[in-house]
Amino acid sequence: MPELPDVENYRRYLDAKALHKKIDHVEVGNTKILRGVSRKKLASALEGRKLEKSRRHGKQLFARLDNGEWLTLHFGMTGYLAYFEDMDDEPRHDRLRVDFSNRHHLAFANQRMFGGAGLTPDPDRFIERKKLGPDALDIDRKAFRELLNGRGGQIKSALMDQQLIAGIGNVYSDEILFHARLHPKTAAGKLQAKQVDSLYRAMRRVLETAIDRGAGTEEVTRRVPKSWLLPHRKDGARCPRCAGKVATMKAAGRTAYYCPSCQKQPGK
DNA sequence: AGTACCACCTGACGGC
DNA sequence: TGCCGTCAGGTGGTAC
Repeated sequence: MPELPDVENYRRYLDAKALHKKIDHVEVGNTKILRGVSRKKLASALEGRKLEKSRRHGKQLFARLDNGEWLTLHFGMTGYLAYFEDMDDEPRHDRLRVDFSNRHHLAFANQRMFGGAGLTPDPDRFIERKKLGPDALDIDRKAFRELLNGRGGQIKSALMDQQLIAGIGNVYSDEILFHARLHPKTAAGKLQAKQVDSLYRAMRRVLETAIDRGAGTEEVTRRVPKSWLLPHRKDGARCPRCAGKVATMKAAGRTAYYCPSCQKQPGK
């Protein structure tokens, strides 16, 4: 479920562990994760080079090689990074392993293989080609208002639409809507200015706090503030605000968790 | 421009 | 114990 906060922490992890180290060898564990490159092409692009900087846009991670080319990583539902030395510590679902000359390894693990790895000469063009919207943390309040202005459909769909705003998925859209006290099916284009502003504030606060509390690790559920919905995404859970029962519904083709008494649908 | 549905993929879980 | 259906959800495709 890597969304913007998780991917941001993977980016920082990559920065801390894997930059400026010579790559000796690349092992593609499963070619299904390759996006537009062959095993051979990816290996020859990386081998002998170093990663020298990283960049994130929405859920997409990029790492630049010292020849200017960029590695692209998308985590799908089940992806994460692991840096390790002892091969006994290799993750079970390692799909792409980078071996450094310092005898350490960086694994791109991906159980369900919805993610992918590839190469691009230019992240900006990659973003353009995928028609990704602005990164959810890059956008200011005014631009956010403009995006929602005239938008049809449900607010949850809008938040999760990567071509509108990049980075938010099912889990964090629920969290943001919970904080803004909006029902997932509220009409996106009919929000009052005050509601759009509180949604914007909730979006920023949720994403930044999630990064801060270790999104992308197992501990995040325990480390998130007590007022959050995140630890209560299960059957029969209680709303941390009103102690009412958390409910689920299908919205935007996903299972949305929400509190029916804190998040009322207008007109119902 | 929306929605609805399917496919991809693996593993966990519940029912029987 | 084991078999089977269902579900999880990011993306991308198609049909309406």
